[in-house]
Amino acid sequence: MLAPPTRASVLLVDDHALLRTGVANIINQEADLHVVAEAGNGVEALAAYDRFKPDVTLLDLRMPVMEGVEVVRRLRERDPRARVIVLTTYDTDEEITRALKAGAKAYVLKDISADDLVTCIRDVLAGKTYLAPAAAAKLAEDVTRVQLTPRELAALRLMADGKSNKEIANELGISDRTVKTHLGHLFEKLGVTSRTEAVKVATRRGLVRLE
Amino acid sequence: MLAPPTRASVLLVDDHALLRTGVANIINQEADLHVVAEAGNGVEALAAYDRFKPDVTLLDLRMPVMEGVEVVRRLRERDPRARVIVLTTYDTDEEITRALKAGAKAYVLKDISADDLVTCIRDVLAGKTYLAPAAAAKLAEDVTRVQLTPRELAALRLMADGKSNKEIANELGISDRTVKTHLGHLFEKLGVTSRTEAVKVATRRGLVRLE
DNA sequence: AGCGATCTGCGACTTTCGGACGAGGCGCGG
DNA sequence: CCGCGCCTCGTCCGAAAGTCGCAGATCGCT
Repeated sequence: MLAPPTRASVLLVDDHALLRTGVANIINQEADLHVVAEAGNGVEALAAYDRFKPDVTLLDLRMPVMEGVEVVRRLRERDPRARVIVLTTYDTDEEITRALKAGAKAYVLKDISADDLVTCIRDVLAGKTYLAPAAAAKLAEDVTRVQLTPRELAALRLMADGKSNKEIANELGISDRTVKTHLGHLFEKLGVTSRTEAVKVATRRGLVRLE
Repeated sequence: MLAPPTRASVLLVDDHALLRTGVANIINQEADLHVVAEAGNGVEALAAYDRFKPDVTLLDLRMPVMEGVEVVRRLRERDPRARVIVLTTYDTDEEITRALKAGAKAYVLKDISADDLVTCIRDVLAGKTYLAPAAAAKLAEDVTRVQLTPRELAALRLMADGKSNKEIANELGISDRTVKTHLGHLFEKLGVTSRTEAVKVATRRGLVRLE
């Protein structure tokens, strides 16, 4: 048995220890890959990156302490050559586009097979990008999607938190009439007529996160 | 190296192929355990159970085709000795209590370590039960928790779907006055004063699922 | 500079909600 | 039998939500 001259190094970031060790097993079975470090949240991830400068980072988006997209952004900030593969459960278009805009090289879902994951890693190492079919489809939809203004988004978030128009008005420092305007425009863009409906479709699109 | 006389058989059910192979690796490294089959949804799980009669079943709750709790129920229906470990990401009290009531022997979260998971499997094989600390805490809360009536729950679900009182009334075949009564009671039980707020806490408690 | 699109803000009006009462019927266990 | 919880339906009313029209500010593009 001969040791390969160089194995590409992988940083594994996910808040589920179980998945980390599972994926680490898979990767370490490959002759040309090995996991140099694991991290359970964004802060740990940045520290581990600085220390090990991995060739590629596998990153879950939903994490405590620091959100995944933010991690992508910071990684690319401190090292523009950082190759990040987003490996997550969810495929809301918001998260996909934000991750890609932040500089992720690939977006794959956790229902991917071990073989495909390894292929994906090698692709990214070779400078390619990789999109899960579902992610690509969502992305295509997004092009035609209406953008929300900052105010609309702010009002949406507060509304989804159960706040009344008056409370939203106070927090945003505006009149409750204006809140209504923003929400009215929001409703139109989302194709709904009530706040509860709005919360539903906004959640589906990943614009807000309830739990 | 000597082969152990009998290795306990494990059925692995999760819609994420990646996690399945990862966990399978972990389990198969143990001398006294081995994975006999994997399934990606509830229907496959039932079929695999009938075929292999595994000593223990590791089951994710959130799956396509058939929901996890339903799978637990059916497994225990056809074989009351079936030992099911729920292995999931979420810990809403609703899901925990429902899974345990359906007959699950253990409830663990995916942030568990590989070692602890193996311990959990052995515990369950030995006839014990196992609760993740977070799950146990939620369960304790649940004892004091107010129960919703069927009508309240139905109204809640429709409301969370964005329906107006009038629409809910139509779908339930009752007057919109009655809907208000149900929602009024619901609000009181949830400790809220508006529908949007109600959707929020109901989602947090796992009473409704938005996406 | 001019023009238009967009974001932001506001007032008035109608509809819907939510709270505070009450009240009858049904089923179940003490 | 009699309470008790659930479901049902009602009225009144104030408050909130949602719709309409309108206007100043800003920014990009020609």
